[in-house]
Amino acid sequence: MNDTRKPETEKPEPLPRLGEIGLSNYAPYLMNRIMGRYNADLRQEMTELGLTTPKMRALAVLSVIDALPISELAVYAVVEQSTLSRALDQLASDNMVRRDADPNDSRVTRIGITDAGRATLDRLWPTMARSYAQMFKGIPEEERQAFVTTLQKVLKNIRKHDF
Amino acid sequence: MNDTRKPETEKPEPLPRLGEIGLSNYAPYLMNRIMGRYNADLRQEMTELGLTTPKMRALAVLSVIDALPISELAVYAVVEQSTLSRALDQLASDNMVRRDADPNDSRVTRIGITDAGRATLDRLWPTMARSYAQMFKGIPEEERQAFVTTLQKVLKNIRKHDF
DNA sequence: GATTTATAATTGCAAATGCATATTATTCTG
DNA sequence: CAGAATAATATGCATTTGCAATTATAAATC
Repeated sequence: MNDTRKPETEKPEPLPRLGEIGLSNYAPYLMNRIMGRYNADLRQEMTELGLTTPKMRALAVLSVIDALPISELAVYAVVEQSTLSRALDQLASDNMVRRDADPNDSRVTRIGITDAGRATLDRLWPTMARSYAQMFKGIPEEERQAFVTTLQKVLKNIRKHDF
Repeated sequence: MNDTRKPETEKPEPLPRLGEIGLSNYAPYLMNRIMGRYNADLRQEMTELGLTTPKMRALAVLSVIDALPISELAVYAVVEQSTLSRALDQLASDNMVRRDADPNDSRVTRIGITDAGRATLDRLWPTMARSYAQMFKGIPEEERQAFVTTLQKVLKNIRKHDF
């Protein structure tokens, strides 16, 4: 088989440009667009609840994994550490979270979510769930599951931490 | 078959919470994590080129679709219009883009990318391509293609504009 | 065709952000 | 175990951001 007639899929050039790939075939672009809309959809409800994106993300992560050190929470929540530090100031003054000293390492502050924090997130959750449902409307469950599986692989490929 | 023992997958409650789904099964969370890393990976190179995220995104979109009105560019680039307006000030003063009056509607300013703008994006592109390749390392081409197809469906589901 | 309404882009301003640094605590090295 | 290197968090400061208001133009309505 001497196939010289179909070079399209055989890495024909050293580095195809974005213009050649096209925005709508470039996964990072699509993910950015999607997350931009998702975050915009939550914005109004968040504002009414006195939340910003960093505050919301901190609460969301803590609702799943409580008592995290700030530095780990920053990774999970995808927020700069200094930004998170200040977001936690606000959350703490609103009694949404607690700052607890780590008993083994006194450099570490572990963040705990309070009942009030959970209650606030519960009020936001229907909006998040609605936006999530809208994303996958008309997409078969099997396809959604495969999509999530690929997302997990991609995250594993590029993340810097083990979580 | 009276199966009362496995309610886990039979939508047992009206609205499962994030804690029940788990962060690593929640697609928006995974996409946020992934895009956070992707953007962080580009940051250093961008800084060296004098670019911010809004400036980079504007150039990237314009490299594919030139001469867009600012309001459309804002949607494509996923940047607030006022932020984009100021990003374009900087790009224009660096001769990366041009502001051209629309001949049919004098409210509209169309943005054109210059050779210098393309050149700057060309210098960033290898970093973008490397990060992109890293994402899909070890993932079969067929799976990547299916993933992009689902992304396109999701975007179509939630976008507010027709593009 | 004058008046109201809608759209595109810019700008003022307060708040949020991120980088670099400071502070405190821990671990490593010789 | 003293001193240096590393780590976790907080903070000072300049820049960036986003909302709201402004300006300018176009479209719709009466």
